[in-house]
Amino acid sequence: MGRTKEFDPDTVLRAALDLFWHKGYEATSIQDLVDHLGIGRASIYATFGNKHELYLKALQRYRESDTVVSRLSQPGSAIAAIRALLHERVEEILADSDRKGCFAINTAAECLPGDDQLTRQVEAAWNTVETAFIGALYRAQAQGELAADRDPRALGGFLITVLEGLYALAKVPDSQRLRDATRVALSILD
Amino acid sequence: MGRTKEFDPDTVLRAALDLFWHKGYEATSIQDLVDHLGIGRASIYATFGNKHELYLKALQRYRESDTVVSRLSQPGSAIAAIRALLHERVEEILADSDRKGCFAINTAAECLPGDDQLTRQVEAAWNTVETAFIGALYRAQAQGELAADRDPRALGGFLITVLEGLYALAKVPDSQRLRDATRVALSILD
DNA sequence: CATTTTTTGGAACGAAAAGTCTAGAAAAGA
DNA sequence: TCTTTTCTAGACTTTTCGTTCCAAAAAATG
Repeated sequence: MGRTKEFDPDTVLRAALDLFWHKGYEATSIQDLVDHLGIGRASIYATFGNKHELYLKALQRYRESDTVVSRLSQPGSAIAAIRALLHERVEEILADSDRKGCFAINTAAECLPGDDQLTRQVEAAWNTVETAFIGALYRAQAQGELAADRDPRALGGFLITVLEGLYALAKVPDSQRLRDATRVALSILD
Repeated sequence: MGRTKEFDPDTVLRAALDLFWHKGYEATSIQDLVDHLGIGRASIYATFGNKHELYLKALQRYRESDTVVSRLSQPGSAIAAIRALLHERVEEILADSDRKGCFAINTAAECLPGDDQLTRQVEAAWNTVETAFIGALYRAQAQGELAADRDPRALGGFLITVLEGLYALAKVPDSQRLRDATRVALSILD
C-alpha cells in the first residue's frame, strides 16, 4: 500500500554519481542535484539520506560498476587482459571530453584524510583492483606467460600505481605522454 | 609613507598553502584562513585578492618550492638522481602523518576541468617535472648510464605517471605497495 | 469508491559562506 | 610633532548552503 516512487532510485543514483564525478563533493550543491536528478529535494533526502550519505552511495555505485575485476578474470591470456585493460583505459581517458578522471582519486584528493567512511571505500576500491592485478599475474605465471621468479604482488602494486597515475594525469591529458607511459609500463611484463 | 604591514606576505602565503593543501579549496573557508593565518579578513583581501586568487598564488608558491628540477639537475649520475628522488618521495609520503598528498593532484582532482587558470598551472607544473625527467634521462645517455636506443621522452612520461600515481595512492598509504611499485618502476632503468 | 500510506514540490529555516565597509591604530615623512 | 597614508580588527551585508516541514497528490489496498 502507499504511493509508489515515480523514479528508479538506481537511475537517480547513477545521475548523482555523474554530477559528483564532474563537480566534486563540496562544489556540488543540493540545488545542483535537484536540478539534474529530476526529483525534488524531499525525495532525495527520503531516498538517500543527507548529502554525505548520497555521496557515499554514489561511490559504492561507482565501485560496483567498475569492470576491472571482471576484465582481469576472463578466461584466456592474463597478460593480454592486463595489456588490453590499460590500453583501453588510456583511450577511454583520451576520449572523455568531460575529463572526469577517476572518481576514487577525485574523492581521495578532495575528501581524504578526514572522512573515515570515504577513506574505507577508497581503500577497499584500490585493494580490490590491486588484488585483481595480482590474481591475473599469478594466472599468468601458471600460464607460463610470466617468469616464475617475478613477484606478482610487487608487480600488482606497480600496475595499480601506474593506472592511478594515468587517471591523475587524465585531468590534463596529453595523448603522447599517456600512451608512452602505458607502453613503457607494460614493457615490464615482457 | 603610510603604515607598514605587520606580517610577512610570503610566510602567510605559505601558511595558506598548508591549509589549502590539507583541506582542499572548497572546504577551506575564509574564516578558516583568518583563524590560521593570524591576520584579519581585510588584510587577506588587501594582500591577496579574493579566495580564488589566493589559492592560485598558493599553487604558484607550491610550484616554486618544489625541488624536483633542482634535484634532477645536480651534477653526478642522473640515473642515481632519479632513483634517489623517487625513493625519497616515497619515504616522504610514508612519513607524512597529514597525508596531504600532492597539491597539484589535489587541485587537479577537485578543481579541474572547469577552472582555466588552475588548469594552466597544473599543466605547467607537470610539464616542468616531466621535462626535468627527460633532461635527466638525456644526461644519463650522455653519461653512458642509459642505453642510446631508449627513448627519454617516453621514459619521462612514464616516470611522471608513476610519481603522480604514488602521490595519488598517498591518501591511503600502504608502505609495501608504494615501495614495491617504486622498485619495479625503477627497474625499467636497468 | 474510500481509505491509507507514501511521495512530491516548494516554501521555510538557521547556519555559514564570501566579500565589503568603517572606525581607529600605527608608521613614515615633513 | 603633526599630518598623511596605509594597515588592522571586526561588524555587517548579501547570498547560498544543507536540511526540515507542510500541504497536496497519487498509487495501492480493502
